[in-house]
Amino acid sequence: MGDNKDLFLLDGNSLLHRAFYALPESLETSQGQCTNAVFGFTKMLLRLIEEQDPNALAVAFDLKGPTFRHEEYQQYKAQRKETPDKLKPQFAMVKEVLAAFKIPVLELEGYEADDIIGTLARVGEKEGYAVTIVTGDRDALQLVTEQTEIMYTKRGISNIINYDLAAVREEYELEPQQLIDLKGLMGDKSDNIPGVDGIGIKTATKLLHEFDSLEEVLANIDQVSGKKRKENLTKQAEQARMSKSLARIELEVPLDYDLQNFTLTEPDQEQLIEVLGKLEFNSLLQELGGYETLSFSDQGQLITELTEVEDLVTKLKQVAKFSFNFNFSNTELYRQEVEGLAIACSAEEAYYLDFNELATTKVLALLKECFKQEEIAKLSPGAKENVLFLKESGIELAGLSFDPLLADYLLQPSAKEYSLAELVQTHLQHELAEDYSLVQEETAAVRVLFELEEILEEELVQRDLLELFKEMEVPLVAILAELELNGIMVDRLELERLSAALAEKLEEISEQVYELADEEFNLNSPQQLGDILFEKLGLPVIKKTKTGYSTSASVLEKLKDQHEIIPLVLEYREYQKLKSTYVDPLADLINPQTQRIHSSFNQLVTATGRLSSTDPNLQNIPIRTEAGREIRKVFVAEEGHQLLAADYSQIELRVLAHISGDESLIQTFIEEEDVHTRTASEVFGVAPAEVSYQQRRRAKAINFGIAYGISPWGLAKDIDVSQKEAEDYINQYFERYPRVKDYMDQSIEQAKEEGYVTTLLNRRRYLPEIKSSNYHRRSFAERMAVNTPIQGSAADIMKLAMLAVAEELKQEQLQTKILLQVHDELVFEVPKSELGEVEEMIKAKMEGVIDLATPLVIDLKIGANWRDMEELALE
DNA sequence: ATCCCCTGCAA
DNA sequence: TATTGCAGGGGAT
Repeated sequence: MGDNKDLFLLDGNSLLHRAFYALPESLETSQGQCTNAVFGFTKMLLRLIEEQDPNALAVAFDLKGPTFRHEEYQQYKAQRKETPDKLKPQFAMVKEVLAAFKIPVLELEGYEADDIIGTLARVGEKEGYAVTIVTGDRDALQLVTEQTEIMYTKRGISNIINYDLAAVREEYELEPQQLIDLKGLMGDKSDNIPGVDGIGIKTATKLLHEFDSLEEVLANIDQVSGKKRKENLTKQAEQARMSKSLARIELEVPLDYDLQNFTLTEPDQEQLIEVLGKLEFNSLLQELGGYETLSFSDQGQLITELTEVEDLVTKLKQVAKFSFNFNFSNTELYRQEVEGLAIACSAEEAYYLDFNELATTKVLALLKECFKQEEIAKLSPGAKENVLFLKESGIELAGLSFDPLLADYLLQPSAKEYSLAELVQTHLQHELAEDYSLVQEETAAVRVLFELEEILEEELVQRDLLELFKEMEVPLVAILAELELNGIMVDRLELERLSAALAEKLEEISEQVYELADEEFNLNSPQQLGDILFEKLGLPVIKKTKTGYSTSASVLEKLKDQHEIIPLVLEYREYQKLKSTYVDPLADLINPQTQRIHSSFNQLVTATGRLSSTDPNLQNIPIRTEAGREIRKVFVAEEGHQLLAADYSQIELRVLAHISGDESLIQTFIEEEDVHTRTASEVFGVAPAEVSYQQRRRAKAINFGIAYGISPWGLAKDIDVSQKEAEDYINQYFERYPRVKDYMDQSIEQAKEEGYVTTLLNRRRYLPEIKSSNYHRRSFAERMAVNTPIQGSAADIMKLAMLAVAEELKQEQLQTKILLQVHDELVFEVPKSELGEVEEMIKAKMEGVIDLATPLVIDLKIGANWRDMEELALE
């Protein structure tokens, strides 16, 4: 006694269940095997070992089949739902993990994990251990003693509460053993233990305070207050005794374990790597440093002499392909500092060209021919940055054939991020270690590409994604690099004027607001604003957020007439948004040399295949309000040029018409009718000419809603009608466009059966949660199943258009530049001399890029800046 | 510093 | 409790 030995006993069943419900079922291996519970459990186990450093640890499990409790009471746990199908196989997995950790697994026929744990806890106490029981089951609290405490996972698996003797006494006002009596009296719904009718926790606790134990209560029923209660206790005395007996954790399970064998030792490293690898727990593997290190030593050769570069060039001209990657240091805004270049001719032969020793321009001059030669295939990780740097250096890379990150994006479009290190881990089972020398590190990154190309392209072939990869995504890299390099010119003076004007207005409005509020506060703080509006001014609360009152525009809109402060706040919000999100940040991103802004267009972000834009995001520049639209004035065409905007008219609805095959919808577009008016006419049953403004507006919302996987609730909120009314509209819509309804059902069905949905060009999105038992998650996945083929196909079409237009511009040696892509719109900068030719070419190329059941129509606009643009009528 | 929440901008 | 994104400011840690 008294020495510091700790014994940890884990309730495997309880913890695995907890983990299962706490983590998304979408946590699965690439084979679709759900691993969320194992992951959660393993993570918790690791944390436990690290933080608590126990001497001994074991995990107990229930076995299938009846226990001694069932013999006593057939209904025991009878109402328990069956273990979910996705959880069942995870028990075997977790046992493999435990085996690798050399942690004993305890099970015994006829007993629950609780009983095994209880018995061993007592044995441990006798042998002088401080015992800790880890479980998500409160029943275990009856086991608490001076020497035994419980770690209870309150919610999920990370929120843990420790119960020692004092904590149990405080919470229940009872001794731990009395918790058994408590259950005898009050029962337990979750285990189907009956207890005594009419006795809940309050009464049970009171009775136990008075009589100490169930037996004493029953022996003194005459002293219990309340006639009905007496009656129930008398009648159900036997049931109470049985309940108590069921609730008692067995402490004398016949076990022949020797606690000596529970001593925690080093895991079986090899087995652990295998198991965690199989489960694809890469982050855990990394934490454990479980990967062997590739023997990269003296495979990468450092080059510091120009003569060596010349030799390399000779070599490169003879190979069929090579991989390369620049080593960028600080990714400064306008200036990419480049430290070196790694090049590999094969997985075994790689070089690092150190630009601190070599003149960058000289090296590039030597390599230029190799980079430009189409016949030599190039592999590059994060190719866009590399292509962009070469472009800046005046070299047009040709023959780009593989980027591992891009391949991974098509294979796992919903991943959070893509990294070479991660790919190397999963597919090559090696660590791209960071503790190498710079040369080895950089060369390793290009050496691995050859093997990754083979593995990932095989995967792409199997999923019918290779063509999309080779013909679309890889060629698009160069175009995106071009967009970024081109940038768009910004009128800095105009920007400063805007900023000053907004500042002045904000100042003015905020003063009025403070006046009305009779105090100064931070108008940018929703919290403070909420206090002022709903407490100080007593305005009615429309909606609450998790943290307080909602002050969103939709709420304020409803309060507009209630207090003159509201319109001012709305106005303030609008200007503040414009100034802080658009005007001021834009100024910082102008390249002072060129007066242009060079946004990043990211190809690896969206789950649907769209592009995204950052630094700044040029895909969400305001347009809907007059004040917002002002911002567009600062984006201008260079001297002697015009901006040309080409946008696909109603592309998503045309795509929907095509993939659903709905005749009526197709006809709308063939006849080039106004689609919203037509929908209004169908849904509201009036002639197209009779459609009112409001009806068209509502129909527009319905059309949008359809593409998003509409719900009555969402539509109702959007157009501010009752949910019932929205439901009627939707039903009417489906009546009129039955094939659209069929499409939605089929898409969801496909996701359920195949696990994914596809776009026109075969892009995939996996939707594992479509089978989730959680209503919200399942519904969400269903809406994605409806929306992704629509949004994704439109994205495919736009990418095709970019390729076609860029190709033609190059072919015809036109000076017109592509500047921006905004999902359904491309913005070009056109020399005035090229205008006529380019307008026609762009319209034709974009409209003719794919053949659908509906025509594709491009609207063209032209102007000196992005705000003042005029429709162009070609024909 | 970093993260989460609320808000709001676009297609 | 409508799809896909990016980003600012406030505020807690």
